[in-house]
Amino acid sequence: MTLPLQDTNAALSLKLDAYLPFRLSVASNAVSGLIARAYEDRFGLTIPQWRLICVLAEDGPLSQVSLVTRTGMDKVTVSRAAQGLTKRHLVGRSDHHADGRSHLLALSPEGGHLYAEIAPLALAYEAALIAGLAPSEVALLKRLLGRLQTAAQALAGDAAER
Amino acid sequence: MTLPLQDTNAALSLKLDAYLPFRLSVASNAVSGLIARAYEDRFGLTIPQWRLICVLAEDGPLSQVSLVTRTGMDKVTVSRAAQGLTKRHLVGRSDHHADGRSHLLALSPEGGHLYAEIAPLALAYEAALIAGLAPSEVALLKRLLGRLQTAAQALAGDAAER
DNA sequence: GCTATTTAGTTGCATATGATACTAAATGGG
DNA sequence: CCCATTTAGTATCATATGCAACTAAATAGC
Repeated sequence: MTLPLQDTNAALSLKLDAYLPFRLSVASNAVSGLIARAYEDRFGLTIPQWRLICVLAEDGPLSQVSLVTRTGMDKVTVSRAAQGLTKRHLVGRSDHHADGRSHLLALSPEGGHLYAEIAPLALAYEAALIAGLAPSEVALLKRLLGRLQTAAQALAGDAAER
Repeated sequence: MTLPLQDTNAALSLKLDAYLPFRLSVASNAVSGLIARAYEDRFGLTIPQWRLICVLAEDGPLSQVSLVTRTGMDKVTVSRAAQGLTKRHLVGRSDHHADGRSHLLALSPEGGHLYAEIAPLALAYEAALIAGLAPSEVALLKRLLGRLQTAAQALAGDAAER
C-alpha cells in the first residue's frame, strides 16, 4: 500500500498500451465491431439476437431465464432481443405448460434456416481472426480469457460484499 | 463458400462458449465493468477520462487528435472526456500557438496528484487479474490480443473498401 | 387456504456511445 | 491572393445498454 513509488516510477510501469484491461477492451471492441457490422449488414441481426439464435439452435427451446444464464447477458437485453426475433418470426414463443409467467422460445423454421446460413460465416470470421495462430495458442488464449473473466467476477463480488 | 456443411455439422462446430468473439466479449465486459466501477466509485472518473489522464501523464501535453490516435477512442468520446476533466480542473487547455483550432491538453497539478493516486490501484487490479498466470502466459496473451485486434481491423478495412 | 416472499418478464428512465452534420481555422492549387 | 478542400473540435441525434421499478404468476410459511 505505502510502497515507495515515485510518480515517475508509476508512470514508467503504467504504459497504457501494455495495460491488460486496455488491451483487452481494444481487441474486444475491434472484434465485436467487425462481427456486429457483418451480422447487421447482411442479416439485420444485433449481437444479442445472434447469440439467442445460436443458443437456441444448440440447445433447443429454452425459457428466457435459461437464455440469461446461458449467455450471461442481462435479462432486459434478452427480453428485447427475443422481442425483435419474434417480431420477425425467427423464433416462436409458446406458453410454458407448468408456469404461466414463463414462455418457451424456440427457433422457427425460418430461424433455423437463417442460423444455417450464418453459422458458417461466423466460423469463417473466427478462422480469419486466428489465422496464423497455432492451435495450442488459441486454446491457451481461450483458457486465459476464461481465467480473466472469473478473476474479474471474483474481484467484483468481493467489492460488492463490503 | 459452398462447403458441404450440414446444419447438424454447423451446430456441432459452433458452440457459443467456445466461440472466440463471444469469449473475448464476455471477458472484456467483466474486466471493464470491474475497472469502470472502481474508478467511478472512488474517483468519479469514466474509463475514457482515466485513459486521457493516463496518456497525458505518460506523454505530456497533447492535442485532442493526438489523444485520439494514442488511445484509439472516438474523437467525440475524447472531446467529452476532455470537457469533463477540464470542468474538474484536472487538465488545463491552452491554445495551440500555431493552430487556432487546436488546444493543448495538459495535466494540472491536481490531475497529476490524482494520477499518482490511481496508478498503483490500476496496477494492483491488473496484478490481481493475472495472479497465478506465468509471465510467459501474460506476454503471450497480450501478443495474441494484439494480433486479434489487427486482424479484425484488417478484415473491417477489407469490407469497407468494397 | 391465505398472505408474504420470490421469480419471470416488461417498461421506463438515465447514461454511454458513435455516426452525422456543423463551425471555424488551416492548407493548397491555380 | 482567393477559393476549394481538409482538419480540429463541438453539437445533435439515434441507438444500445443496464438499473430500478413494476406486473403477474408461483411458491412458502403458517
